[in-house]
Amino acid sequence: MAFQRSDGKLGKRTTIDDVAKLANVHKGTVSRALNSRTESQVSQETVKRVKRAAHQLGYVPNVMARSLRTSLSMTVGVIIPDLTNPFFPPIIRGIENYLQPRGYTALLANTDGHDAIEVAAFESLMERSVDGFILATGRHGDQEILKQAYERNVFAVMVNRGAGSIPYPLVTGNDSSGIAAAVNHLVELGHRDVLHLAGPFNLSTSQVRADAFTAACAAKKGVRGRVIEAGALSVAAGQSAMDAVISRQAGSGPTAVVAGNDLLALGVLRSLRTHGLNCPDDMSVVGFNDMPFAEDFSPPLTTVRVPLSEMGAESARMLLQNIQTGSQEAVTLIQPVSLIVRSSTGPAKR
Amino acid sequence: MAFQRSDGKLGKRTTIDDVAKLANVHKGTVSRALNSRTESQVSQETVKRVKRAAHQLGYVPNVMARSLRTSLSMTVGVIIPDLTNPFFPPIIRGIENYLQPRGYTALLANTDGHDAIEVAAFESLMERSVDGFILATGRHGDQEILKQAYERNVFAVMVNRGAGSIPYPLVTGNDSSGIAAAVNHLVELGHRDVLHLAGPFNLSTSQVRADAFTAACAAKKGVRGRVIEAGALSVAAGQSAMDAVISRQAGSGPTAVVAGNDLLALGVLRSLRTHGLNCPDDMSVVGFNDMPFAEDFSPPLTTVRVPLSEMGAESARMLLQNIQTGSQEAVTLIQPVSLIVRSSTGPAKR
DNA sequence: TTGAAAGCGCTAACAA
DNA sequence: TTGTTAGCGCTTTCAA
Repeated sequence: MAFQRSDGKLGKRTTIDDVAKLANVHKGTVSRALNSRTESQVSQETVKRVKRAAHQLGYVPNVMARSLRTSLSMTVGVIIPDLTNPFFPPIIRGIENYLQPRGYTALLANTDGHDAIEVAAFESLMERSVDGFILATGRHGDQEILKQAYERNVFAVMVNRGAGSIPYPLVTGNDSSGIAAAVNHLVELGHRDVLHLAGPFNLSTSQVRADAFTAACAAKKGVRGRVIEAGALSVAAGQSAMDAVISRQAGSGPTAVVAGNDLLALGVLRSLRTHGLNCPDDMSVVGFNDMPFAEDFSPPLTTVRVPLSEMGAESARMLLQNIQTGSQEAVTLIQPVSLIVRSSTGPAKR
Repeated sequence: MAFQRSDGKLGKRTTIDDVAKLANVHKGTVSRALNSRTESQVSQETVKRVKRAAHQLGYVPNVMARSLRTSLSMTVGVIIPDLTNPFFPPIIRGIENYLQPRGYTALLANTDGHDAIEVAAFESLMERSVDGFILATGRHGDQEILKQAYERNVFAVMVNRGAGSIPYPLVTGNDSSGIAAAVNHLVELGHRDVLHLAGPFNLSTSQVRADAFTAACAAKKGVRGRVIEAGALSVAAGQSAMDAVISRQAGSGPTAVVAGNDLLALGVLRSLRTHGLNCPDDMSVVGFNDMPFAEDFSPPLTTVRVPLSEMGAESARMLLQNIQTGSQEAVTLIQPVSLIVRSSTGPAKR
């Protein structure tokens, strides 16, 4: 048994047989008595006796053995790029809050956005017989891994970004309405030249948000909307992209930036600081996601709040449902978003 | 098999027997050939044949079955208060970075600081036969759970906060040197009246840091060091504690605050903002931990950097080592810390 | 309502 | 070097 010391001080973990012996029944009966689904097949008196014996011995069922028998590990693999990106913890908590009361456990894996690591993580979780996957990988298009998973009839739900042509379900926030709200807010503040600092276009969400941005600007008379693409969804990429914008057009150029996400917005904020520009006086900035502590940035960030925890819970719900029914459809669940106005946006000066 | 659809479209997952059949050997040989530790017991030719067969069939070993047989789950339970507290993700990544290449997987559980949830998480992880625990719970003193775990000979390593009188190993940052560096920095800036906003004193680290603060102030001539206790290690608690300080002593009082951690510091920052006070002009603030994005706060936070990822990796290393040797000693590993000076500290005005 | 027995997939002790 | 065999602890038919 796992916790037995090498000095052999302790005995083995108590098994279902020990309980059976103490309760004077067969282990099969113990199994039935201790399982809520089969409890009704056992006489009430026996159930009571078995439970007392189990408690007395401190019996803890061995999930491994059960899983081996039932072919259900009661685990879910969760693959994300990077846990230290504050976007993900709320999603994961949402997932676990849904899974835990239902007896499931999440197995987490970080990929840092690398193909090879992602494949390795997938394989490693497959070895552990996870019953399905929740994928919040930052990857684009038709990843090989998704194709393989789908062909092997692996259950999976995507979060935030879709699976391209692979028909896996998707839970995501309402990108277009969020971007539209950001643009409207800026236009109301008098901004007429707005820049969208988009994430890499090979990410489906970046594309959707950029299109929504262009559409929202086009719908407003006299508003110029430009789009540039950042190299990654990171603070560093946001900063260097903004550096380039500032050095290209000193004085003229946009008076407001809608960033593809909060990390990019943070990079913009840093870039403004290093150039001695004030936010929002010289430049208004809007983020996306409302990640934790966005309200404590310098200045507090106006951003689009996405219900991350709910998205996580929803993805877990869909996955468990699909596992149970044995079916999988490419439905897309779109969660409503809302604009949170803080201090990084203000009236246009020009 | 887990991924088989209920419509029965797919066959069962390939087992070691399938590989044995294809390679024309016994499954025992396959097991030996595929396990690096026993590979040498098999002829090179056979190993090659087995591996080819395994690859051809897409064979994935069943970790459950292996664990059941070996009584080693190759998993580690990690219990933390809250994943969305940015203090923890770097620790967890450090843990996983150490575990993964060694074939171990971390099972994560959040307690939100609740006793009952902590016990439930512990039990749930015990059911999953984790080989040991890494505990970064925010709990104090001699928790019942720790006593139980120790009596059951469960392997565990504490991170950040110790286990009280229970002799579990501990990996932590150098609290006193960090606090001393913060105080010295403030004194050099001319501050002579400094406040320490400590975390709850029932946390061992809070106590250590408060004592270090008092000692550091006493070592400086003409420096007054006061300590107050926050109700929790949270932004809200920091804010309300600072609110109280400000309303009590308008005009006089401390010119600098050393907070028990970054979250408390953040609360102080918010409190200052709501009172129309400028940081650092009216009040300098120092945090502790250098959590992600501390540099993006309003203003960027001067804080003590703790090597969180390294601490995580170190705790994982100790745990695996203890599991392997079957021994457990109450050693304490203290990681060096460093002061990161940003914009939340400046010269004293008074 | 309960007992008996088989077997999930794997490893390891023992034989050959 | 390889095969044989016996379980790890559990669930679940089938019988009684």
